[in-house]
Amino acid sequence: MKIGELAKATATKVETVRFYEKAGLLSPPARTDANYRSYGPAHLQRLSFIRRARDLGFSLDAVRELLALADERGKPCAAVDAIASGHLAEVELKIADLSAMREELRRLIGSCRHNTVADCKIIETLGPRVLETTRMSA
Amino acid sequence: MKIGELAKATATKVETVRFYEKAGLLSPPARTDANYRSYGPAHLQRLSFIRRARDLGFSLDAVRELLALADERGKPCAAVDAIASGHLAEVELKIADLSAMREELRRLIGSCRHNTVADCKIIETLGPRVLETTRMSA
DNA sequence: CTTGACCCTGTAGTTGCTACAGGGTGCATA
DNA sequence: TATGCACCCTGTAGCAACTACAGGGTCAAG
Repeated sequence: MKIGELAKATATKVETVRFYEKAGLLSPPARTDANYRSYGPAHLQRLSFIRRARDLGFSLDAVRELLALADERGKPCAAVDAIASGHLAEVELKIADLSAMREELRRLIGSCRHNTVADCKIIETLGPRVLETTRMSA
Repeated sequence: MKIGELAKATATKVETVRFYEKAGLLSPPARTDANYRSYGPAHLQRLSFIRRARDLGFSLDAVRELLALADERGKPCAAVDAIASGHLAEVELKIADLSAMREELRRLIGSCRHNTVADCKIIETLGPRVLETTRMSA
């Protein structure tokens, strides 16, 4: 199959497929006489693996490792588990950070009395103690 | 104050301060004879505003708008509210996305029976239907 | 035989910094 | 006085993970 077909089959942009190849995630396929990339089912499988992992938020580095591990069929999968668990921890951390932001933003927005900027609690909270000594000098 | 002092006072790196200047967030300060940047309290105020907004996850574009609005003291703060609410919506969306990822990852990791890669549910789930026709050629 | 959809390479843009390289300045100390 | 060190300057390149051209080539249909 040609790159456009592969891309469509995996909901990926053509440029992204080429990018994955250059990044070493997808092996360079055979070429036609016209120098077109020619993919087989293995590539489709590989690319859909990559996309799923990406959808789950794994970094390209992590995907590279997962792909390498996936090829070592006989080995124990502890390393796979470690990568996934590490990623889960990162995701949980990010959720915690974002949740804190969310609460702070809600507080901020809730305090807005819809008057002028001069007494807007949002602006006030962002730029707290206004030192009266100076205005922004140019 | 010199750039290093300003940076320390706002827990910012010196390079980041210069970056904000180039990005139009922080107005270029006066210079000393030696061409060193010389900041006043207004800059300190401005930079701490920027840092707080960034900590809350506002994009640089949003910060630019907030800064512009903060200077229009007499105007209604509806626009401020709109930016903050829009950002809150984005944060909530991101949390939802990450929560979905988290659940999927937990499911994945929970299904791992700690055997070999060959029957690892994590790998299996990532690369689902293995088409037996081909192995990754090259 | 030309139009349009596809393919190719290579490079530059995005966001928000961070990290040099290759220089100058200012102050304390030996 | 020299000299070392911390700080400052500019400008550019790098990170992730793509995305979007520019400037070409190929192929099948009408």
